[in-house]
Amino acid sequence: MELSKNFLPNEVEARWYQHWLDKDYFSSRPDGREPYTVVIPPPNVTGVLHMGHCLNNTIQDILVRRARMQGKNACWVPGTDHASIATEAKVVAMLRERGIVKSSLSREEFLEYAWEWKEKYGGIILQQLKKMGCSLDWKRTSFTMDPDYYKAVISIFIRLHQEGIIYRGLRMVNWDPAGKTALSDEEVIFKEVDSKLYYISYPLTDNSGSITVATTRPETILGDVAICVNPTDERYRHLVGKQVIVPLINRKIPVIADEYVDAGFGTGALKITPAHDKNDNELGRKHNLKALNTLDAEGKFTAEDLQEDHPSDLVLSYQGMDRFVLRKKIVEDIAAIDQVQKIEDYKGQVGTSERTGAVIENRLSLQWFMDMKKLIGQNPEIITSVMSDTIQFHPAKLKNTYSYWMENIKDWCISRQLWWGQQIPAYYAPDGSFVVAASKEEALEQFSKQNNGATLTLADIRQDEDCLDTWFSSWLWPMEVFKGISDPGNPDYQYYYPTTTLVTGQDIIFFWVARMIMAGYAFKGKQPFTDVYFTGMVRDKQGRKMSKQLGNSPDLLGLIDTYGADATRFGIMIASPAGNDILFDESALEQGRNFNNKLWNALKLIKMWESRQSSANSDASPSHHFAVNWFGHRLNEVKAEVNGLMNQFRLSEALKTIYSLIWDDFCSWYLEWIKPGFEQPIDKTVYDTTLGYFEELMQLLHPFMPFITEEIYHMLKEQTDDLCVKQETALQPFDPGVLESGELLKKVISALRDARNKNQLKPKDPIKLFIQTGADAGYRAIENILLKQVNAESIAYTDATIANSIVVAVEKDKFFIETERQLDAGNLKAELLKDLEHQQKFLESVIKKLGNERFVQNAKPEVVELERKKQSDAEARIRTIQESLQNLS
RNA sequence: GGGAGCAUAGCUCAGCUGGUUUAGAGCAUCUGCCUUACAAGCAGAGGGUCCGCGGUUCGAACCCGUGUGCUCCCA
Repeated sequence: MELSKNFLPNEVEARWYQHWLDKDYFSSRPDGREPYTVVIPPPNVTGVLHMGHCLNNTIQDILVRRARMQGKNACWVPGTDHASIATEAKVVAMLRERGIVKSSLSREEFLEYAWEWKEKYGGIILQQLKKMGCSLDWKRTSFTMDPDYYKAVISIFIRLHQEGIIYRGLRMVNWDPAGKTALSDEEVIFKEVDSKLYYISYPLTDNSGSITVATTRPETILGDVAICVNPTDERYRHLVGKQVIVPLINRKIPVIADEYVDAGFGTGALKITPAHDKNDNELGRKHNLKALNTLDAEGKFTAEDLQEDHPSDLVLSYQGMDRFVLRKKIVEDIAAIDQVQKIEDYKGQVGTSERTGAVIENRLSLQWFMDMKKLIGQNPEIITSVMSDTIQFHPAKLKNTYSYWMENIKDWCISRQLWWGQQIPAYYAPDGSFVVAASKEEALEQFSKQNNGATLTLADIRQDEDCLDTWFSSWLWPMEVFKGISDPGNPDYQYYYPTTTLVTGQDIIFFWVARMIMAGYAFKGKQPFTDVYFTGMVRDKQGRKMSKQLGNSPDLLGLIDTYGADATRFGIMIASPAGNDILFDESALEQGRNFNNKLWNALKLIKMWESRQSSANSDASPSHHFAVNWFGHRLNEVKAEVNGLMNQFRLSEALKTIYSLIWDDFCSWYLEWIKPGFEQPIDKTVYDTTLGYFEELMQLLHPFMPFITEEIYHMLKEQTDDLCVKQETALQPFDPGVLESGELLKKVISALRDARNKNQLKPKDPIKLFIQTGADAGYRAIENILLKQVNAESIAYTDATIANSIVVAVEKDKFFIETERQLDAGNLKAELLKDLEHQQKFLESVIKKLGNERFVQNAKPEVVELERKKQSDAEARIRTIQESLQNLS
């Protein structure tokens, strides 16, 4: 069969993926083997495949395929995450396009649309993973809102509430006025923005002057309840205890002192607005101040809390005004009464919503919280397991980050003002009292048990409108994909949990990894996984984050079409050590594609030999025997090396090692060494062995580049199995002596080629080679290789220097190149002198070291011995160079 | 403001327990080759103040201190 000039990935990839599916290779069932379990970090249902997923899932596939080939029962569970905020935003946008406003729908109607959206778009990303070759067990595809999963989340909520870990409380939360929802600290992105610092004076009630306050948020002035200064601040000490008047609303508020205030910022006087600032809220509580709310859920002004102040018509006219419009308006109105002293430009940090981009408000709100300190206190393994490597982080440096966060942890706000998600199982009676229960019926039962007077009916109670933070469902992922919460006795869960390895981005170490560890210990008393491999962020060539705004995210499916999935996997893996950001450069994919072609061409070469084998009885030449023997040992050496690297999760290095084994050792050296002359037959034993080597190389590479390796494996010969499930054989020992002799041969060839080049000998210029060596038997065995590789027409052995030749020294042996071409003696001499100087300098440094008594006394004997060898080697080389120089003149 | 990490060839990175000759690899560059698997290739070469300074040590890219620059996390 005629093979194409280059490898054509597209058809090959589709064909093999279908074949693997048809054979059901990726499905896993519990059996007697050791399980290797990986759960996919569930992508958002709103997502499409991007470079981060590509990196992440390639790594998982490499680990899973390797485990499968090592005889483990590999199970990689796919699935998606309902992503309440992102999905709800998408659904709301879809409805808007259809002319439907969310508020006109009931919860049930809205959820119907949401499910419709999810069914249509939610699986796209999983389909894309197939193109990458991911060997996921598709029958196990899970979703964080599956009915059992939903129940599991609710049952965990109820349990934690009973244990007093979940509570309801009025707290300052990060409020997203666009999404009308509370956000966790982790969902707030701080950005540097240009704003203004407004200096506003507050007159003292005793007419003795005023205090000037610097604020970036004049729109909250109407909610001010105090002015605070640092107690050590001489400028204000006499004013503490007096009262000032809030502009426009004319409220009398006290001047108080607290060390929190930074005397160096602004004027050193801080206005306190407990309803709209976290720090102010804490100060307010400390000093028993009221919190007056002046902004509603949408960030618009409301005078509801200001009734006691009998607001003026001006203030009432602000009603419903957006906070940013209000800011300008209030400054104008205060300026009108001459209380704005100055306005400065100011660069400040502003929190924005990760999802909607809106500027975050601090807002007092009734929310559900989790007492994290209590949960960790009850399960100290959450921290110790990571610190003592029961759960191993790769790279280990992230352990510090983890423990620091754990030790400074804050309560987790788990409620979201959204519909798409698990609805909080709290039920309220008309009097505002509530119970937490699995259903309305159970809630009613609990109410009647509480026996609080009135007899309630189902119609009287209503469920909490809010739903739970998505991370409150995904922290159960490693357990609940096997129904470990909803059906803990089932055999899958017993077999697959705890899972083996988790691969995820280090940006979600707190959102997700830490919380899965908490859930694992809190609900099962077990770690959720053994190893966590953290990937860095994929950035562009210039090191910028990939973002929609910059338009620097490559079209991944386009790349796969252009270069092939194998090349894409290669490109993203070749320079991505664990935990480091990777700078994505399309040239790495080119390198992957070129590697494909290299493999393909090696296949073509070997296929040419298929019909040209000599009889089975013929003896392989000594040269061929040398090559075959050497590569066998080299292969075993590299297999052991790769195994070590893989066990340490150094995947990028493992790939580099395999790449170099194939390209350099196999193609550039081995195949050239055994290649028969033009139209000559190849020895059958050599051919068969080479075929076997190629198969082993494909097997070694398969986890990284599954498609081309499977294709070549089947092209080499008729196979009875597939590489995808071919089991690795045990590591074989290798002989360092054989490897050394191979390295020596490479060195000799390179040195002779270099000498040819330096003397401007063209590849076709014939040379005669003379070898001066104490061990000619070794060279006689490989004469054929040497002749061919340096384009020599003859090889002879000599005891004496050959006049008028180029001299090359490699280790203990000398090589004389005799050629008919006129040699440039001056050039040769200059080269030799340069080398001589170099060697002499080196020798000096070694002698100096050995002359240092303290070195000889203190250093380990083998180190001293090594230095002595360096000395004798350098001396020998200097002698050779000097002889060569004499030879020239 | 608090904390963590990083700094090695033009670029991306190895360098593990301080001593493996004068610090390695891939990509890029340069030179020579269309040699019958492969020019998306072959052969070869050049390229380094291991961020600066100080210290420990017989010996430092590696350990300690300090300065600088960058990145990330938390506020």
